[in-house]
Amino acid sequence: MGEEAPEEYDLDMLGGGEHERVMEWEAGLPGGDELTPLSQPLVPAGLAAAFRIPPEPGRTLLDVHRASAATVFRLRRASSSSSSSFPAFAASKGADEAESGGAGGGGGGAASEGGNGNNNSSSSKRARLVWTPQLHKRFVDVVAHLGMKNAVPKTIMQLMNVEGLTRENVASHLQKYRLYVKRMQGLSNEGPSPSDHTHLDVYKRQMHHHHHAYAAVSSYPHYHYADK
DNA sequence: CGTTGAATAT
DNA sequence: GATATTCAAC
Repeated sequence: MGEEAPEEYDLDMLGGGEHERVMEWEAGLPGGDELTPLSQPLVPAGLAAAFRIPPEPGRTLLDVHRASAATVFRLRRASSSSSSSFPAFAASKGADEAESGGAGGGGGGAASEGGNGNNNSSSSKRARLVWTPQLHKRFVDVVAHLGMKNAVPKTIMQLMNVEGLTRENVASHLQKYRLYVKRMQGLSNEGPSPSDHTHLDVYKRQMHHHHHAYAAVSSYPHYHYADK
């Protein structure tokens, strides 16, 4: 079976709701089902013809996504060049974060401390990035929406929109994630081992095992101090 | 040129 | 094992 290019973008964003969103931005706005579908022109064809309005160019979900990504990218640039410390822009702060597991999320709420602070410009070596479950979820969401075909490091990095996250960080993680996916497909219907791991499950187990200081329940990248 | 991806290093 | 770095290839 070959590889094909399914131009598929399963956007449950307009109706689903299992995605992380900045709810404050959406407060008071009409829901997706109350809005005119993208495929439907704002001006009826007959009326448009009567007033000699040229037909609107069809706007696909992909177009909207591109525009959105471009906007987000511009904002990201502007905010990062404006000041050295991160402004609040990555996403999800405080009152969101709904895991599919629900109450099982083992989390406590212990924020990580232990000497982590701000990397000042003097040290050129960046600390080691830790892929928290939150970060990983963002990564997986973006990859899923892009499709394996278009999911390349730079694009993923831009759409994740996480301050401080580099293309290299994503590339490295993507390499591992692809191996994981391949393994899963290889054992798609085989279940010889009772330990059926879901990527997120894997991460949850790791978190549970590391009962220690790490928790970092934010969508910012978590760095581990390793100055040289 | 910049980006990607696999191998390799820490 | 997880993440970083390197480097041939595109």
